[in-house]
Amino acid sequence: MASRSDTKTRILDAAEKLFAERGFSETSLRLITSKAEVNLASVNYHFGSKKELIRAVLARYLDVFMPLATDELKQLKAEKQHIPLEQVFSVLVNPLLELNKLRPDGTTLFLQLLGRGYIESQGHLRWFITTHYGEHLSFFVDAVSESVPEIPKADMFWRLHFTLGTIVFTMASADALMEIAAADFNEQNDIEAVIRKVIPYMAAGVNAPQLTA
Amino acid sequence: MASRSDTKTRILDAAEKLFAERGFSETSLRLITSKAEVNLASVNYHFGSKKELIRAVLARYLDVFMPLATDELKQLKAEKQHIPLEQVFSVLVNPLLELNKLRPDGTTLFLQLLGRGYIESQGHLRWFITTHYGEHLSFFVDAVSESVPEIPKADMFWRLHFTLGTIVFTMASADALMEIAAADFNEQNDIEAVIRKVIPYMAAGVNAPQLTA
DNA sequence: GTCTATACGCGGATAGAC
DNA sequence: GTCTATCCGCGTATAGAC
Repeated sequence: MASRSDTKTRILDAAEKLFAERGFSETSLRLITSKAEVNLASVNYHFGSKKELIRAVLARYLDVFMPLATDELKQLKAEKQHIPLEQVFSVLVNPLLELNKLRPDGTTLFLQLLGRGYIESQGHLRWFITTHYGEHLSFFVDAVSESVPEIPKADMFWRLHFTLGTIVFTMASADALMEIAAADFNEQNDIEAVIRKVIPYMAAGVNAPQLTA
Repeated sequence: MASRSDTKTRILDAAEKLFAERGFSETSLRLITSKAEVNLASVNYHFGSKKELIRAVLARYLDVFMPLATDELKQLKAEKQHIPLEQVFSVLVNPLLELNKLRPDGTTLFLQLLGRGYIESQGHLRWFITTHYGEHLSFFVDAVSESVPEIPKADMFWRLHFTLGTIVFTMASADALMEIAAADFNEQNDIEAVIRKVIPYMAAGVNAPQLTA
């Protein structure tokens, strides 16, 4: 365990790169272990299954991101009584960009992995995130509710899930969308630019006028 | 080809039901063919591959839905010069509900299949839909642009893709969301209710105020 | 033309030796 | 902890029966 980093980390590093490039189902454990130069069976020894490996890859980011986001939000709450909705969403930008210090291109990697993971793995990732980071999520959801208190709880439930869909899908296809925008509109975007485009959309959606039908 | 419906239709019917229930990757051809009581190899004979079977399942709905939606939109355009954005989205409701006449629970099945398909199959379904139904899509996109002409084309590109994410993710998880809403808020929703909830969200998002950063 | 039996290669997972 | 050998289910391809 000296000259080369330990097996577990080697697997995580190789898996994260391949998952982000090719997606989860298109990335076999045989490919991961050959790139990481470890034995195939070591994945099952260290992680138990491919699904748990996926969760572990995401957890390395979530463990950094979630506390950062909560701290930033707490600080803002201490400063002002009422936070405009769009600003609640904007709180997430700095913690996301901090992930670039964790690993090169960390922000993009994390958001792609999160988007693809949420989308490809019907259920198990949703469960993992809500059980392991539930307090952070509740804190954020509460802040959103407080910023637009006139929206009923049930409506807020739906609109926050619409928002989840927006962000997850956008991040999963961010690469393709940036390519199209470059080709068709001569726009050069990075992941931060995309985040800043989607925030006003989500804020307007959550705060949409009520139906009276 | 007399006493029981033909093999091709038996496969499509069984596949559509299983795909909607369990998703595409979780549904094996062996399961489909055993439920349909046909031979495994007949899928390859009639459809060529699993991907093409998925496309064929969706095509049965799209071939009905797309012309209906275009007709409805053309009729509305003939009636009034300027159509409010939310009304452009609402045009899709009746064509969607018409699918219930095609098959029992057709609307729900179609939207679940579309959502899951767009999400699970990175690319091939997107390509299939844009090449086979491109004119219908362009007609709809143009109507959206005309209803909010002040939004630049590039911004509209991003916002329509955000909208795609919203609708696709919502429909793919509609069952789970309706269950949660029933348990937590004592709300009884069907798929039409969900559609009518998401339309104001999307309309507000597309029409969100511009950033001036 | 339509259907069937069968086989190939690849996927994730695991038992057991070291 | 690590490695080999092996298992079973998957999508796919094909030879040949009807």
